[in-house]
Amino acid sequence: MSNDLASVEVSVSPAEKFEEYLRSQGMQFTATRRIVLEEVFSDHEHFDADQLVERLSHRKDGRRVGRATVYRALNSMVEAGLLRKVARANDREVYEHDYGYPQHDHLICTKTGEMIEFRNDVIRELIEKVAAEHGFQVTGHRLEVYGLSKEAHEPPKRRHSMLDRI
Amino acid sequence: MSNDLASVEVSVSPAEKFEEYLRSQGMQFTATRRIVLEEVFSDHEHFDADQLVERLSHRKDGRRVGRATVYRALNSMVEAGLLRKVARANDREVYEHDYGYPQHDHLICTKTGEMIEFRNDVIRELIEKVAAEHGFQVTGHRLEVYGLSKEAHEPPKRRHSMLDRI
DNA sequence: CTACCTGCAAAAAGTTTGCAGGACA
DNA sequence: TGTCCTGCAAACTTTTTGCAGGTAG
Repeated sequence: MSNDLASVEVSVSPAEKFEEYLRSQGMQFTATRRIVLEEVFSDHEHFDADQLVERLSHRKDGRRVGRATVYRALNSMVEAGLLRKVARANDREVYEHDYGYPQHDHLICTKTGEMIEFRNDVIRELIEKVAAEHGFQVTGHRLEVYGLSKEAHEPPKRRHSMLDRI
Repeated sequence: MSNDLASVEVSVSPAEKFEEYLRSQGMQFTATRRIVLEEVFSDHEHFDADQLVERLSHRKDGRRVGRATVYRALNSMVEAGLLRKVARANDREVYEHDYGYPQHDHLICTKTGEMIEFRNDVIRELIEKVAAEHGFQVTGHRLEVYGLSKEAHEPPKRRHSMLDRI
């Protein structure tokens, strides 16, 4: 009774949820951690640790955060249920929002690196069903579909290409 | 007409397929590479680079292979279509046979690390369908279902022996 | 004042690469 | 003989950790 339409219980903001988690761990919701949180939730794009470090390292204002701190904050946010590691690209873990955002999977273009989100409840149900058949208790999953996005395999226009339509 | 029951065209042995690939790349099917290949195909278990290096590094007979060579061979075997990277465990890439072996996915126990293989064609078809809806051309996928295996979440019962009869 | 944080630099861990000597054709 | 291979060690990459000084309560 809680597996479908995960876009629920968003009555609490990411900041509140993070604070709650940190408190529960005897940690503090410091100004620095708030900066990282805000940067992370400033948009819905996928990102990796390095990109975030980049965005938070050299800034004029006092909002710069060191590499180690960013990594530590990311790990905390994953544990807090705010983020989830969604895939791996260029040998880096890719993160995305996992709070107040419906679960979904990805089509990953092996040529452009583009990641297309999709959601399919039947696949989700089948995963549960298969797991159940094995007495396996599911806590999550990661489905990465590799291939070529429309832009990547559909020749930029004319140029006829070998592959055109089926 | 070639997506189902991938247990086909196994008319060529892994060795032959590897040799063919290497030749096509201007590379040689050396004795060392054969040793790696044989070790890899000596059983159907999942393995990571380190385990293979371990098995091939200190041996009495002349069949020892260095770490760098093992890594290079693994990469070649993946490119040759003999192996595929199947998941990631303990920060290591996990490999499995991808030749003459049907495609499948995995239930991964987050407590014991156990990996249970399963195969579900409906999920497979749905992935194709979803991809098609996005104009995405699938070349492969990776589905890792995380959770607790039967052994991990079902208390060991009394002390009867884990495994007794089914 | 004590406990927790932060940034830096160093350390880990997995994988790749440069190189000198060896093997294959 | 010339090219490809191999093993070693060094290099690289991403992520983690030790530590000294700083901050929150």
